[in-house]
Amino acid sequence: MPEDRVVPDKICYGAAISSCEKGRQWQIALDLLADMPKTKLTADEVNFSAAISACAKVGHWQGALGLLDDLDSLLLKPNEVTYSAAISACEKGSQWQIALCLLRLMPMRKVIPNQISYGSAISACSRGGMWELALGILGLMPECSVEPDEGSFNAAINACDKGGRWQLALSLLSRMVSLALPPDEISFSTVISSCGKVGQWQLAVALLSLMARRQLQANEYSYLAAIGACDRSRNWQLVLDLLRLMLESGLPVSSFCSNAAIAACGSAGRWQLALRLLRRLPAASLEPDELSYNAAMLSCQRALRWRAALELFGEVAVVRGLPSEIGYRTALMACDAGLQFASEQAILERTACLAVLGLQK
DNA sequence: CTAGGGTTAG
Repeated sequence: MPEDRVVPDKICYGAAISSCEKGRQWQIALDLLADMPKTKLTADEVNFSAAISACAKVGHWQGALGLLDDLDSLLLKPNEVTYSAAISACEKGSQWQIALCLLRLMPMRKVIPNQISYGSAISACSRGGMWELALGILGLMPECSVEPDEGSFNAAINACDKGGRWQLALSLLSRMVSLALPPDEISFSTVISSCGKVGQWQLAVALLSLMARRQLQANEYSYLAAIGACDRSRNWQLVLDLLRLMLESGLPVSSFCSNAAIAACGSAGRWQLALRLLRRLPAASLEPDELSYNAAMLSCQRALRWRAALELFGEVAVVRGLPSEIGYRTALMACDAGLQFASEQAILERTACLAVLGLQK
């Protein structure tokens, strides 16, 4: 830009730093921030907040804390956005204790935490498996004159989900209704997922249909959660029904959902059905990805159809490029099934897989 | 120009 005699201002730098965030280039974001004085520009709190976000994106919490310190030495005053971004950096970096310290620090620095600051702190607890703390913070918000919004509740529901407390997740959902804070697609999808994890597939499916009655369009996430619930209860017929329902409601079936459906067929021992689904993906204008193949391969492996699994394994390289480590591991397990039949091919393939994985024996 | 809430295999 200087060559064109257009001098970048703070906002240009802010935009550039923000692009670094999107491209996960925190180092370049910090370099840009450090370069500002060279062009006689003084970085402001917005530039710093953008740089903290760039660190947050990749979980680089130390970088975010360093920038908070830099703000202090420059006598710049961080605002609620700055702190929320730093709390989020701690969340992504799995540092819930530090996230909570920052939340407590805010009032001491005369910055009033808002819904987003609390939401980020709740998420930090969620990632750290501290669901009780997450609920505690949610409960604390009204006392601090901040009314929880959908985001706060959804973060808390997520904490319950991660902590395996599906009943609590469900009760938060009904609390939202009673508070006239209508649960949205995220609230429902997360609760459906937590019901599914404990085998409550009937409840999961009931919640999915409740969404429609509440004028909410079930989306990819909702269906994926419901398919997962059916997978765990080995209800492959219902999985197929759900896929059909998705198509009928005009939702594009995502690769997440179709791959989960292939996996569900495999869990239920229906390996041929899994293969059929894999083969039918193109007809639904879906390109099978490596996960589709891995799910299908695993289905075959579980049914001890090692030859079918190895055929798929061979296809992956041709269709999708080299298999990933998990692809090799799945193939390896399939070979082990083949060893029971003392198959020459299984032994050879097994040795090849071991070599690629860098394992001996 | 900056901040929170959700996705598949083993």
